[in-house]
Amino acid sequence: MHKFHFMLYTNFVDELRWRGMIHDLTPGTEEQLKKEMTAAYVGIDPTADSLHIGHLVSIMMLKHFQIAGHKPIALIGGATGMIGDPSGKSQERNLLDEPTLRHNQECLKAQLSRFLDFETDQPNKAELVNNYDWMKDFSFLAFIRDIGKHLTVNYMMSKDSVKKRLSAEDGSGMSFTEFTYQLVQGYDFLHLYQHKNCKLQMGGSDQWGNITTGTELIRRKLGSEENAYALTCPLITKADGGKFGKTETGNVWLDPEKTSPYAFYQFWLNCSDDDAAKYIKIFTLLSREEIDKLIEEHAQAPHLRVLQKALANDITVRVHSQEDLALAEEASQILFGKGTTEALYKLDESTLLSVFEGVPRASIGRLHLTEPLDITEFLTTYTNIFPSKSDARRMLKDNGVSLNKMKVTENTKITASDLMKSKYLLVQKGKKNYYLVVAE
RNA sequence: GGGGGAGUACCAGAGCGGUCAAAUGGGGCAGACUGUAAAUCUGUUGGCACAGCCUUCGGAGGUUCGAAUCCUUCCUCCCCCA
Repeated sequence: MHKFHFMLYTNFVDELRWRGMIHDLTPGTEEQLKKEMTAAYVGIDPTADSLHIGHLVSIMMLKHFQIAGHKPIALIGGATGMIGDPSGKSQERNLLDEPTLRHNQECLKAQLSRFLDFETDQPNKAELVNNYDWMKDFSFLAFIRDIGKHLTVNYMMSKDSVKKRLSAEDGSGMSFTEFTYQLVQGYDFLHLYQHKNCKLQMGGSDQWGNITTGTELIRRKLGSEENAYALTCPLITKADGGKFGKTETGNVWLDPEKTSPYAFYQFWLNCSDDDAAKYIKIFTLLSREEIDKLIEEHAQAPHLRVLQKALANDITVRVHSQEDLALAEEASQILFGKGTTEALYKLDESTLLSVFEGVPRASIGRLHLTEPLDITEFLTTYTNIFPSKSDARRMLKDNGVSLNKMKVTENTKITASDLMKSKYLLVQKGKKNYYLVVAE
């Protein structure tokens, strides 16, 4: 169902470079990739049964890697995920039981298949591995003897992630477990190097220290003529300094059950101009020429937001489907377009339902509408659209609530005649938050 | 082991007997302007039966007409000396 092309880029690294996806790489990486088909891996924490868009950069790196004719490996960190990476802030990790781990692994693989080709009979077929498989039976004694022996504590302490924790103001310190993390991850690299001839590890820039522990371990254990490489991409940021990939409601997931295709589409559509120009290079496969052209078009008529649309379309189709995109676009058109109350009333029921598929639902007993119902009560007690009445009143006063695309005030009463198709009510909280209330 | 300091709303951080639902900044949300950008300006940011009332200033007690502010005790953190 997907078509993959295996034309070798003249240079994988150059491709990533113009896309702004390279933060750092070890010397010799480019030469290695030019020399022969190479295998590379990135690690993914199996903490949930879905990827979120924070994972997307690494996945796109693997995607470009496979397109360039190399072999991508996605490593599920079943073992490392239990330890907790001290790079960046880390909370306690939960130990996943094996059934959950396997379940998550399967779900992740299904999502990864939309990007990577696991089925081809080409030699650069993508692979999925789980470090739990080789770590679970590795005894502590064997590990410290065979692996721990090759790196000095001095070396491990020189890593930024460790130094930062040791000198932390709050004095929280660092457990031995966390300290060991880099060694365990380093061993993954060694293992893949030996068993899969995997010579490169890629990841976010925060992984540099962990990755080079791996390359160092390979050299120390296997000999100085053995060479493994590291390549990292910059941390994805937003122009306003906020954290990428988060919305008010949390992570943006690839799983349509967790983040509807509509919400997913909206996330990308809402990127600022600066971000859209950056993201389109990272998250789509559009060529340099196509992107340059879009950027120029966008500059000509910024209000049309061709960049955001191209970005949102491309990713929504890849992650979901052409049909999901069409519905998301239609819903967006109705909710944000010129169309107003009339357009809304004209929709037939099935269109209305499918269009608002991804819009949060609330329901209310039909009986409550036989008498005119106070708007504040309606927004809180009956539908939970607002967490408190004060909050609802506040926003009503601020002119921030609409019903079926019409502004309402604090004194508005709701009656059965406000229902579209005698059944639905479209509530708008602020500019971008919609709720479809169904009378039952 | 000895000595000192601190714990305040989402975060940072004032307040140190009443005028404190608690300054200020950041963040969040909303409004205006726009392009469902950015920047800017404005409003708002504990709850409710909302010109009033209730619950909040690490926990538990106490003093007082009245406590975030004073006392006792417990917990947690930080700093200095050994």
